[in-house]
Amino acid sequence: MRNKQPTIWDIAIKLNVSISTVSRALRNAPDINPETKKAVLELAQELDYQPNTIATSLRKNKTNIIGVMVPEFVHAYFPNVILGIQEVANAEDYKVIIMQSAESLEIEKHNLQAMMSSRVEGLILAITRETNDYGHIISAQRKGLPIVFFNRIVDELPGSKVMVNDYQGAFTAVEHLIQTGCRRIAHLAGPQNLTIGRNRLNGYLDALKTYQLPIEESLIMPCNFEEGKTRMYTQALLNQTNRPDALFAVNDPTAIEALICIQENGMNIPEHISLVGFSNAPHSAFITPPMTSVVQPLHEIGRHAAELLIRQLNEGTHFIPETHTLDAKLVIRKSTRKA
Amino acid sequence: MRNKQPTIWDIAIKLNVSISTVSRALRNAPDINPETKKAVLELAQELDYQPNTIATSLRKNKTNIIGVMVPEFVHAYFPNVILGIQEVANAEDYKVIIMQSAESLEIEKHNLQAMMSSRVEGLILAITRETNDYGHIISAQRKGLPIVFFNRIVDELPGSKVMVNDYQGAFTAVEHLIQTGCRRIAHLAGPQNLTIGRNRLNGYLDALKTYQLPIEESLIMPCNFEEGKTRMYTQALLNQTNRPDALFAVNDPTAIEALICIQENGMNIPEHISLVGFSNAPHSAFITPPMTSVVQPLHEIGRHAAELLIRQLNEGTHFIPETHTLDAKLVIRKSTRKA
DNA sequence: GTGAAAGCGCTAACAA
DNA sequence: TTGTTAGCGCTTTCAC
Repeated sequence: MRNKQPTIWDIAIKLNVSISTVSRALRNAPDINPETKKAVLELAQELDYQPNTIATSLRKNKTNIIGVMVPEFVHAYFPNVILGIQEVANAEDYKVIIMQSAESLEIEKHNLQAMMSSRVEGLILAITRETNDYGHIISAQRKGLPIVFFNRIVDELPGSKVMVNDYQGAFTAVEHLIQTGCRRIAHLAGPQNLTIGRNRLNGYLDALKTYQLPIEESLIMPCNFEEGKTRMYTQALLNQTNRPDALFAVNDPTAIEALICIQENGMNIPEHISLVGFSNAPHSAFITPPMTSVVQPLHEIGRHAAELLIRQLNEGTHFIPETHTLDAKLVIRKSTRKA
Repeated sequence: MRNKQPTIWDIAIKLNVSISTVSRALRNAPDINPETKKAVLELAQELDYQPNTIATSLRKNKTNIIGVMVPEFVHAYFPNVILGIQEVANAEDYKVIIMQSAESLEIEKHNLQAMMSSRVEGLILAITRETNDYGHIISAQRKGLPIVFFNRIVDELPGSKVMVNDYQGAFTAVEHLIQTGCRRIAHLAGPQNLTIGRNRLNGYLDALKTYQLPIEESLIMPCNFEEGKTRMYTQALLNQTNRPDALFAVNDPTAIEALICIQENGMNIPEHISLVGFSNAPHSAFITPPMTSVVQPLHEIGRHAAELLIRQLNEGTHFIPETHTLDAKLVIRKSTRKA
C-alpha cells in the first residue's frame, strides 16, 4: 500500500515519549499532560498523520463499518435510500460500504462472504429478485451478523425490516381519482405472488368499496410488470364500450406504457382519462403530462434502516427486531383532474 | 464486532498442526502436504471459516481496496460509471468502496481523510462543483495515493484522467440537425468557464462552419445550467421574427426545459422545431417526444478509470499517467426529423 | 513439509 | 502522568 504513512511510532521517537503516550494524546484520553498532548497533536498535524484504521479495527475487534447490499443502483430508488442510510450512519460515526448484487444470487452470496471477511458490523440488505434460497443469509445471521431488510422483504427471515405501506398508497391514489370525479377506475395490476402486487390491488379494491363504487373484474388487468402486456391490456380497456375514465397503475413504468398507448389512441390525459402511477420513477415529473404518482419516502426508508441497525448494534442481544412500515405519499401532478 | 469468528488458530488446534501450516493450506502455498491441506480445507469449510481481511491487510500492508468518490449518485450518471468501475475492479480482485461528497468541499475533504485512514490503494475521483482549492488532493497525491479523475477534470492536477469528447459529441449532434434539413440552429449554451461549456459550444460552431452555415450571435443563448434562464431564452428565440428551426442544448435538463416552453407555445417537435439534448438523462427516452440526445459511454468511463488506476497500482512509480478521451454517441429518437 | 517466532500499527491493562 | 508489555489474526522468514 503505497508510501509509508507516519505511525504513532514515528511521532513517539521524535518527541522522545512512548507510543502509548502518543496513542493517549491522539485519542484524548484523560490521563495526559496537556503539554505533551499539545506537542503530539502538533507533530501529528505537521506530519499529516492519519491513524491506521486497519490496525485499530484489528486491535479493538470493531470496524465501525456498516454494509449495504442492493440489487442495483442505476435507478433512483436505491441510491436515494442509501443517501438516507449514509446520513444516519455518518452521524453515528459508522462508515458505509456499498455492494450491489446485480440481481444475481451468486453475486449476492459472494458479496456476503466479502462483507463477512471485512468484518462489517451489520448489514442493510435488499435481496435480489431471484433469491429464493436463504441459506447464506441465515448462516450469516447465525454467526451474529445483524441484518436489516428493506424493499424486498422475506417474512420468514428474522431481523428488522423497513417497508412501505403499499396498501395505503394505493388506497390514497384511488381515493384521489374518485374525489376528482372518476367513476370507472381500472387497475393495471402487478404480479399477485408478490406482496406489493397484492397490497396495491387490495388498496384499490378497498378504496372502491369505501366509496361504494362497483368492482368490475374486467377493469383489473394482470400486467405483471411485463412490458408488452401493459400496452395490450390498456388497449383492451380503451376498446371497451364503456371505457374507464381512470387508470391506476401498479408502478410508474407500467403507467408510462399505458400513457403512450392512450396518447396513440388520440386521447388526452386527464380530460379523457386520468392516470396515476406508483413508486415515482424520477422521470414521472417530466413526461407530458407530468404524472400524478404515489411516491415512497426513500430517504426515510434509509434512515429507518440505519437507525434500526445501529440500535441493534448498540443494544446487542437485548435488541428485539422491529418492522417499520412507512406511509407513501400521493404527489398530484397533471395526469389527474383538479378536485 | 459480534460473535467470535473462527480463526486459523482454531483450525490449528483442532488439527494439531501449527498456525503457519493452516495459513499455508488456506493460501495454497507450494510446500504443503496434500493430506494436511485437505484436512485444513475441510475443517475450514465445516467451521465456515472466513479469513479476517483486516489482519491480512495489516500484515501485508495492502488492502486491495479502491476508493471511489463522486459528488452524488442520485442521477443515473455516476451509478453507471461505478458499475463499470466495479466490473473491472472485481475482476482484478479489488474491492470498491464508494463515498459521495454531496457537492460539498468540506465533505470531500473529510471523506478523503477517511479513505486515507482506511488505506485505500488508490482513488477514482469526481470532485465537487465547488472544489476550487486542491490542497487536500495534492497532499494525498504527495503521500503516494494514485488518483484517477473523471467527469470533473482539473487540468492542473497530475494523474490519469478519463473524459468524454464533448466537442465531437456536439459536432455530431449539430451535424445531424443539418443533415435532417435544419438551417437556423440555435444553441442553448452552458457556462463558458467550464470546459464542457466551451467544448460543446465549439463543436456547435465548427459544425456550422463545416457545413457553411452562418454563425449568428443571436442564436447562442447563455443558459448556463440555470433553471429559469433556459425558459426565458427559449422564449426569446421563439419570438424572433426569423425563428430557429432547431435547438441544440448543452445538456438534457436544459433541453427538457426548452421542450416544455416550445410545447407551451403550441409548437410541435420536430415539425416546427427540432431539439437535441446532451448527456442522456435517463428519462430523455421517456418524454414526449422521446428526445434525440448525445449519450456518454458511462460504463466505459468507469472501466477506463479502473483500468488506469489498477495499471498504476501494478506498475508503481514507473507508471506515467494517461488521459483517455472517449467519444460520445448520438442517439436519434423522435425530437429530430428523419434524414 | 512443518513449526517457531517476529511483527504489521494500534490499544489497554498493568506497573512504575 | 508515563512507560512496558501483550496481543488482535495473519503472513513470512528461518530453522529443522
